[in-house]
Amino acid sequence: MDRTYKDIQQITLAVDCIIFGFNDNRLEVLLVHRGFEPEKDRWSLMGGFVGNHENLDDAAHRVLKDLSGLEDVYMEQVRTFGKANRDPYERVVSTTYSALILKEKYNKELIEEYRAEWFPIDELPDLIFDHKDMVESAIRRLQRRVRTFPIVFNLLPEKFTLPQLQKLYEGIFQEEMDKRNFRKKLATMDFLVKLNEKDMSESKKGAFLYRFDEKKYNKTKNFTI
Amino acid sequence: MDRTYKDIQQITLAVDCIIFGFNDNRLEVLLVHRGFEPEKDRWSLMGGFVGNHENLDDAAHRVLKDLSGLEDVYMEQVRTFGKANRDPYERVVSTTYSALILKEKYNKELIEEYRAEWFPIDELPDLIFDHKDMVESAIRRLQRRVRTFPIVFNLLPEKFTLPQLQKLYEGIFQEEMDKRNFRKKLATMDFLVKLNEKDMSESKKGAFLYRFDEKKYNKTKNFTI
DNA sequence: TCAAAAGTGTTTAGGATACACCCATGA
DNA sequence: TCATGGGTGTATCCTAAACACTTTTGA
Repeated sequence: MDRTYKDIQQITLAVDCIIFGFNDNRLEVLLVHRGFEPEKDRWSLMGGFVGNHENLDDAAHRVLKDLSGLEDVYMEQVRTFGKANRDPYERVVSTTYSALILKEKYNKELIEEYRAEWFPIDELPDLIFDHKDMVESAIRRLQRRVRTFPIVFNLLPEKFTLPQLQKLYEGIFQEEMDKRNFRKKLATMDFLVKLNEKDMSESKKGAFLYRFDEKKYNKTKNFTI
Repeated sequence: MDRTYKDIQQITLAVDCIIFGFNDNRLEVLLVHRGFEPEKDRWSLMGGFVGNHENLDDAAHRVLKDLSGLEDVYMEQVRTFGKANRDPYERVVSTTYSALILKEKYNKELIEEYRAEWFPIDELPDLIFDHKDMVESAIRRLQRRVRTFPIVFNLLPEKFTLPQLQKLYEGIFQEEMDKRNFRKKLATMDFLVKLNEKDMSESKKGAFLYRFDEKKYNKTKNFTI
């Protein structure tokens, strides 16, 4: 391997987080409002630089914790954006991570400090640099992943209803699904445990609550939507 | 975004290439033999550092060209490996790219210079650092991608036979496929053009040659294996 | 003439889709 | 009593999978 480049290399490595949440039956992304120059008063992803002795994955978790106060969050690396001029001010290569968080759990004060706000994925504001591409590639990856892995439960509380779950998938795929076919498929998955409780907050009749049983899932691991 | 880390950041950014070739009806990876310390005489992926003003994608193409002499090669970013101690000698974060090349076209002298050799993907030698993980994640990605995109034709000459094509898919999936079902599916794809020539080199009867018609593919873009 | 690879159809099973009405309840 | 959202079953289509024999020809 040629050492020439390394000795004079001046590239900064960053991570950017695409933070997804399911709020009011819509899939949303948490964006921060830049309070400093350059690009002051525009919106961007939450990001940060990677520490010299910090694992890349850990940097993403740290950045997320700084903003949300959350630890143990479900995160996946998406891809690395490395165009030489993607940031017009300095050479920064950024690896993106998508995070699935629960609106109820994050730290509201921290989020206000960063002037962060939720945006539905089909109503994104103008974003700095290539952050719009980052969000879009994270959405596409999420759409692929949720078909074969039961990761959507990271976006729902411990107990949730089937109408909620369907709305969540619809929000991710950005398309409506047939209620009966959807439930028929779920009925074949025994790791979705029906509880003897109803959620009465969204309808008069009330909807039964369910729970995702990870142990049962791990036994079979067959899942597709 | 916090600038603290950036000012003292000392991380080197590299690219590593997983170079796939289809040789003797097997899917193989091109590896280089390290002629220098550390880790002298072990095998590794072809890699290199990213230039200060070089796009990340361009760095991968440059590294591939240095080894193979090839330009205009089909390459995809796979993922970025960023564990702090993945390279025990220095802090290097590496983004991997997979390349699909044609054995007939590459520059043999260059490859000999690097003491590179082809290895079937199920008979990999011991590799330095996390290069084995890199190869495996590239294979998994390739397996997913070839199901929905007609990228395998980058691994075949302009004209190829259906038995060849099937062997290639079998090599990628590492499993045998039913000849009749395979051909039935291909028959529905009109961008696979049958020629009036036969390849007589692999059988007495000879097998008809086909050509991938990119223009026809772009009209419909429906493809799944 | 025979060995070796190329080529060719049909049947079956399972999953995906389309589709409409009753139920429970609070207001 | 009615408006609102929750819950349920069947028929059809299509794709995936299983499966065996004939053809060609050089050695």
